[in-house]
Amino acid sequence: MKTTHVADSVLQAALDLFATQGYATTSVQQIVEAAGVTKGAMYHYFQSKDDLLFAIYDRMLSLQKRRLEEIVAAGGTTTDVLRAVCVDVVETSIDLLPEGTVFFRSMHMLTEPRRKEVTQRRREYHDEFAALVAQGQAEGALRTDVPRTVLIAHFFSDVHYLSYWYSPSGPETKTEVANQLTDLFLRSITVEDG
Amino acid sequence: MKTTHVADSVLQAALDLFATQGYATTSVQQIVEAAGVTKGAMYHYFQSKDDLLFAIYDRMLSLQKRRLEEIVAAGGTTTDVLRAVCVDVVETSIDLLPEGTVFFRSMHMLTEPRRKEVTQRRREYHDEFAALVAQGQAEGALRTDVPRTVLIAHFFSDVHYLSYWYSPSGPETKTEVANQLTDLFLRSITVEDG
DNA sequence: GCGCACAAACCGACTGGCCGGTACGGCTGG
DNA sequence: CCAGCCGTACCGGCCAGTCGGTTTGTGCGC
Repeated sequence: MKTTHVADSVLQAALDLFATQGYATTSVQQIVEAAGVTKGAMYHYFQSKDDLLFAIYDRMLSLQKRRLEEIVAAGGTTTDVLRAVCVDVVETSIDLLPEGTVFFRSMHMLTEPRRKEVTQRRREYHDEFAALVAQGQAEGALRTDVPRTVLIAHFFSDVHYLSYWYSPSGPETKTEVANQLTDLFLRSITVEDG
Repeated sequence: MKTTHVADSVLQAALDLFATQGYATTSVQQIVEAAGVTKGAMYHYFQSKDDLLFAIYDRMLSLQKRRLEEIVAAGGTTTDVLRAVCVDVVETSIDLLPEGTVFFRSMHMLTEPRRKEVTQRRREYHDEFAALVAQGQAEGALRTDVPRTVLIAHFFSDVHYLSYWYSPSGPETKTEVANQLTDLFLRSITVEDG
């Protein structure tokens, strides 16, 4: 238990500093000082600074993948599942706002094999989401006059942008924003009534 | 004439390298080599590496501000102006895709006063855009059941995300994408008919 | 045309500092 | 007493920025 405490506090400090200062401008010394440990302790649990960064990505990707699969497994009509997925990913992204900041800003700082892995896992998520949209289109519920790529980018952009404008101390709660953004998205991609 | 050529080629090389490798991982030496000049020449035209980065921001902000004002000055109904602004900013952002990549990824690398200035100028742009949306709401054309902040973030997110997915060599032309995204956005924020 | 003076443009070796990573010694709980 | 855990001093490399010097351009008197 105590052993993981060191690793955990280092990871937490790294996340905070990467999110506020950026990866490149944060030194390992700063991280261990913020975590209240020493370099020796840190390098006992992590092989490199890059490991710290990747751990952030790994945690986020695992969580989102798991949640997506849980929701899909729960079943329901395509639009209901799609709505649930959208709301959930926005809420999760708000819970992981600092992770999101680091995620999109520091992807290019990962070493080559790791960046490849992150890209690969993102693609899997993307494809699963795309399958939902495709199904909705096949059922005639979603419009087909706009390329699916554009429809999907249109949604992911909202998630992506959250860390640039949303503040937990602002007027909107995460649930409100999640529902509002989902509503805007679904309204734009649903076929017109009557 | 020859004098500006050095500055221009340095800026172009810096833009390319910052966009592909990131600001922190690009050395001044790399930039000047790519530009085919020497460090001495570069430091004759720029005071610091930070200057190169800021020049990219300055150019982008100036261009977008100018275009926004031209379109607003041209006049028309609120929704027409809003549509024109949206299409234009997407098209412009596609023309400046590398700049966009650097813009959102490296903002935190700017020195404090410059980051302040960039934030300030972005805020001005944001406010002008918000005024258009507010006017549309006052005229009853745009929905008011979602906070204006969310509506606006919903649009800016698309612009922001372009550099992460759009490729000029892909199937969609910039004009198509601009119209498609604008259409999705306006559809989601317009009050329902009938 | 032609030397001349002077400034602007440019060169590139060098430096001072920082930073990721390591070597190694000591501590401590089982 | 040993094996994992951690502290600390240090190293090698890199990199932004500098600085004395050289070249190139330019106006001017003659």
